[in-house]
Amino acid sequence: MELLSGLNPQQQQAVTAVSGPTLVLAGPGSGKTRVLTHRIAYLISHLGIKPYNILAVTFTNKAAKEMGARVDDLLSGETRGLQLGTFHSICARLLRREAERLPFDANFVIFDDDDQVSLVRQVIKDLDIDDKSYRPQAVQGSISRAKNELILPDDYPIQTYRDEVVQRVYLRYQQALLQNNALDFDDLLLWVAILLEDQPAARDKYARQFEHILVDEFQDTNTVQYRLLKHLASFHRNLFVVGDADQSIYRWRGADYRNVQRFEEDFPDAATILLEQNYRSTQNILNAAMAVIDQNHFRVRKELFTDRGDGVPLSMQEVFNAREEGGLIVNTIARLVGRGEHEPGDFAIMYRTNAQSRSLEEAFIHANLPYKLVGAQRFYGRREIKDLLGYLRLVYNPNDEASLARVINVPRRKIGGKTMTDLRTVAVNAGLSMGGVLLDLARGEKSEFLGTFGKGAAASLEGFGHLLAGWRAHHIDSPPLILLDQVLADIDYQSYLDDGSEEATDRWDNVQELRRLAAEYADRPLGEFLESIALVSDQDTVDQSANVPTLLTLHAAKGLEFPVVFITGLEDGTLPHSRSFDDPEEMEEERRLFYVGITRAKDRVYLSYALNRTTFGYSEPTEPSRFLDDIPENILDGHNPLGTTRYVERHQRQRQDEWERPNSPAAAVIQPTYRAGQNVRHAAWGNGMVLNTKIEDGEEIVDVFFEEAGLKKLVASLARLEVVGK
DNA sequence: ATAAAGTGACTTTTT
DNA sequence: GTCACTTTAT
Repeated sequence: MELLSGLNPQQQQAVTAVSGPTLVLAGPGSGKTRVLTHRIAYLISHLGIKPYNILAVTFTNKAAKEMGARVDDLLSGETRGLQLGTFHSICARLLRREAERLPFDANFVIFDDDDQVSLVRQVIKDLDIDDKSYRPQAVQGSISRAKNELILPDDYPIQTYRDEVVQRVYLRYQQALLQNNALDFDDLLLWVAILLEDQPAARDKYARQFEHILVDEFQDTNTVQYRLLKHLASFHRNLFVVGDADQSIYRWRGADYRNVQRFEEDFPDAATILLEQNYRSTQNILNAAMAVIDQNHFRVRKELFTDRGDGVPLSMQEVFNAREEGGLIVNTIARLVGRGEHEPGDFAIMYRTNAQSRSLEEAFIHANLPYKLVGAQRFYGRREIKDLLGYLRLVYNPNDEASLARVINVPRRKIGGKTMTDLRTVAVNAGLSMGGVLLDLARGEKSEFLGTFGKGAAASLEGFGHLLAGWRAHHIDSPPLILLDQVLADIDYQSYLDDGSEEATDRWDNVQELRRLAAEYADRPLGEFLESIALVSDQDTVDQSANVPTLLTLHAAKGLEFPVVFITGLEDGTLPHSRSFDDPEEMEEERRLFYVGITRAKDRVYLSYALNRTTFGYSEPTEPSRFLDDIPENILDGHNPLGTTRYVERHQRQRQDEWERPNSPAAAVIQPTYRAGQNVRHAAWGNGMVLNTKIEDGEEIVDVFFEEAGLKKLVASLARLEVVGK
């Protein structure tokens, strides 16, 4: 059978597993995505299951998209109707379809993190609770945790006075969400679970529809997701889950790898298939990874093996601080690329906390090397993007008060705190949302609300109401880009942004990027555009097409692979993070995080720790990560952190420029290939003239003055300069 | 109503 | 050392 060729016996067994519950325990790099895609193709082509009756769930849109493309490939496009997506997107779609059975409208908006915290803050204020003792962020966290555990406000367990306060906020918060016709991330799952639990007709409908359910990254499901799956699989019982408890890294988000055990208990007849053969890494990398993860208790030991050979040992390097760490990594990349051993796109630089990305970025910028940073909130968190999305959301759903509050006075419209308080009061008294009042004010003289405000305020509010009413009247069904452009024009956003600074240009560039995204939704409704933006994950921004190094958190690295991986900041307090020190469970999760990082690598792993790390703006001495002790010395090159004279070294050692085995042969001496006065051409910067060239750290550094871009310092081996004319 | 200046939390990870 | 929110001065 063609579908099965190229699969090992265990993979074949998983692909063709007969109906009934199946648990696939898949080690890193063991081809689980292959198993999932081939199984879907197998179900459709060999068992005649209709795509519409198959549900496949992933955790990121990117994974869903890739899976869809691969199944499409296998079946030459016969996949129409296949239900494939993330938990959140599938639930959002289902809720819009079933809105009639639920206490909100089909055009609900999805509140992001900021919106959620703002709303909690508002509720805390309304309830006259002290926001110093009850910080909105912390309370929101408690509410979110409850929701992930399927605990509703009435069932919120009360042991302390704080619990009682949280319960009150939770109750009011849920009411406020409904008034805004909004759901938060957790609600998307929660409401589906409630629907399936409380309404047998709905449960029956979906349970019958989904003859086969496949779940990726099962170890990262939380209580709600697990319950949901059980309901959806309650009729056919064909639940096929793939996961690896060792790669569970979302405990803090409510994920519980014990769902794997729960699955075995709930489905005692489940078939279990083990995938251990690794097709990604060298044996040295796998051995290091196993040495690290074997220190965790209460786990099923797996023996990872490959036929790729041992490969090279892992490298470890001590550096003075983050700056040196960045420089070292950049130099190492330049060297490996210069030697022709790797391409720029082969490299990934991973870190525990987002804050670490800055010094690494600076190293790349300093060396004039391009790089790619993974992280959606980098873009969607920008003020200008949030502003504009706020406008679109408000047009889509005028009851969304988070968006309204964000945009009503941006740009300045003389609507300040006082006017907002009044507007709120008027809205509450009239039983309307603030947006509803504004839309009524747009009727001008006919509006009964006009007289309730002072003259100035009334004019300002009426003006904004007109804008909003106009957008809704003319563009609610227009392609998102048309609406966006109309908004941009009506509020003259460009001149609002333009304060002459360099940052302003940046911001306007971001607006253009948003326009480009909107353009992709030309033939889809506004709601879909907004929803897809609300549900993008950081991982979705991973772009393999640009041939440049990738910077990303260890969390974002899950599911990816790179030929060369740098794992930075291996210090106690950073990895493992200090927050995990007093909780053994969290410490084990830190270890899994390190394990995930190591197993992303195909060929090489570089580990580094800094003797000093700046947090809060203060540089403090650190200790090497305890995890480093677990990697056997015979597969680890470089400085051994145990029992060394590092305190002396801290003061005496020379700056380290290069990441090399201490005893490796010196790099070949290279000669300059350019000379001053030459005319050259660069792919991005156009024509220029070489001013100077020199050898530094075994790399040729060329100073070029470009006609358009001015003076640039370039690493010759990476810049690919073309000599032109004479 | 707004701009300027001050305060305090924040850094773990993100659908 | 940064962001977001609050207070103060205009």
